[in-house]
Amino acid sequence: MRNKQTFNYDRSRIPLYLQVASVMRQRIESERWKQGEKISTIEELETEFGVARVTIRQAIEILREEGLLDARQGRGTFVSGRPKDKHWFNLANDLESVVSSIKNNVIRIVHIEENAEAPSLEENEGRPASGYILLRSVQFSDGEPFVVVNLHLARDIFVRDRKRFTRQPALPRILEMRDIALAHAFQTVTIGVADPETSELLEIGLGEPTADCRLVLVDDAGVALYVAKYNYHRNSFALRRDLLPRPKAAKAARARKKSKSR
Amino acid sequence: MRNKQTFNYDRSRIPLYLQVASVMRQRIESERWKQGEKISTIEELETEFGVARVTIRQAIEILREEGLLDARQGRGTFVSGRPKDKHWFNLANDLESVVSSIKNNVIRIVHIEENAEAPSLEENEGRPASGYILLRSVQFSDGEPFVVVNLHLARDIFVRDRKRFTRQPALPRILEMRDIALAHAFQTVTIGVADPETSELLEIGLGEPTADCRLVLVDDAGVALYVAKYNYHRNSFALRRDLLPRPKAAKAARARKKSKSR
DNA sequence: CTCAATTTGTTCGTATGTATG
DNA sequence: ACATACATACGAACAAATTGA
Repeated sequence: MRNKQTFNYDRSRIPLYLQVASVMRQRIESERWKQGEKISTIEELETEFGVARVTIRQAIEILREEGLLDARQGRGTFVSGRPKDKHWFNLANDLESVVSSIKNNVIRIVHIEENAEAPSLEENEGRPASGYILLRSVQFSDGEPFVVVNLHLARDIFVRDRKRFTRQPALPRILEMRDIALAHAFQTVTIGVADPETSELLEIGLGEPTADCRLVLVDDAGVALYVAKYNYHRNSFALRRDLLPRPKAAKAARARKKSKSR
Repeated sequence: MRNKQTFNYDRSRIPLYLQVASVMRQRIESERWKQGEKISTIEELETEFGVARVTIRQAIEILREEGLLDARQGRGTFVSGRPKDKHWFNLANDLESVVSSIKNNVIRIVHIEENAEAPSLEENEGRPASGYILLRSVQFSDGEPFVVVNLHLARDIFVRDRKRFTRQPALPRILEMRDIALAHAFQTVTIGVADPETSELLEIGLGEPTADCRLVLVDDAGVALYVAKYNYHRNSFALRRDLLPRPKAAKAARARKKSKSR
């Protein structure tokens, strides 16, 4: 008979103690295990995760090194901290706020390719420009890298302000160009994994998850001027919004007359 | 001298051959290694990744099992497929489409708690209802589980249609209640990891990344009626939208007169 | 103060997985 | 394919610190 764990282990191949540590870290992060609180005993965790004592201890050891847990012989194991403050990058919900939030970011260009291959475009993402520049940059917050950007920028846009495009985020500069009329700004968010380059730049492990955000700007002539892939550090990514737009206000008001309970 | 690889390995602790496999998979997925093409020889890969021959072979073996690579003695290794099509679940951009997309989903309730603890609410997420029901369910697509939902539902809502709330997605049913006026539908998307329960239900490894989506419905009296956490399988999650709303059309039209190049 | 229960710390033996050359 | 070294995981036994009866 195979127990639950061999089962889980079969599924992921990643060392068990890392998997366990990962879950426990999340519990601290989400405050399911609160600051200063005593967590379950090793034996309870053994049962819950269905792994050996030593494996739980290895996981605890990792979190201890990260300063999240503090184990005391005879007393128990306590939460001694939370994962270092994540400076959430709040993925904005419209272009204006995307722009204002990144305008003053510290960026470091790590690669420029003057005659880059055209990026591949989806069905409805417009047609390619006549030539592209490839810019790879890293953006920092509090000295920590939090996103790697791979940008294909239409060459004729790039040459209009070489200097600035190689020093500051491109988006604000493009929006400043009054003669450019954007028809669409397609954004797609998925979960990806760090390739060697990204892992190097974001200072995370190869294969660790990232939030991958693709942004394609299409002008009114149907040309994809700006095709970028943002690889966010998993911890500095969040997206918040209210799905209820104004129109609902009418409905709300209408209903308010009828019932006012709860 | 430590090479690039030892460096990454130190950072991630995940077995080397998995890291290598992860990178090679990415190359196939991104078509850097195209379908049917012969990839580099093992010796070249050895050098590139700075690992032993056997380690490369282990990585190739994994991708072979996934049907992505085909190694032939004396000839070389060839790309024989792309990662299996992910049936993206397209996270909708407004409540109406969220509802219509899930209305007919197959769900399986795995847990009901009639007297649940109140969910913790953020600053602006309203005040708690007088009582909550906790419903945990799994939703399937093509027989594959793709999302686990933990829902705290206000008890007075639940009792109005016990039957349906325990069989079908709650959201459509709530929107049908004409006497309920929603003021907000707050959504937050982050990247999380699978805990034992979620990993079991989604059939993924413990600690694997998930897209965590929190949805809070607040009525016009400021009560949080519906507080849910959706844990999506990483491969069935995507969020697409156009950041340019109608208003921009005016600007586009204005600019169109001026320039029409590119 | 002592004792027992609880809880973490340590060690052994064994089996299998990972990585090198 | 082989020899070697080290890491991962299990189960079990025992040691050491803490707590409260």
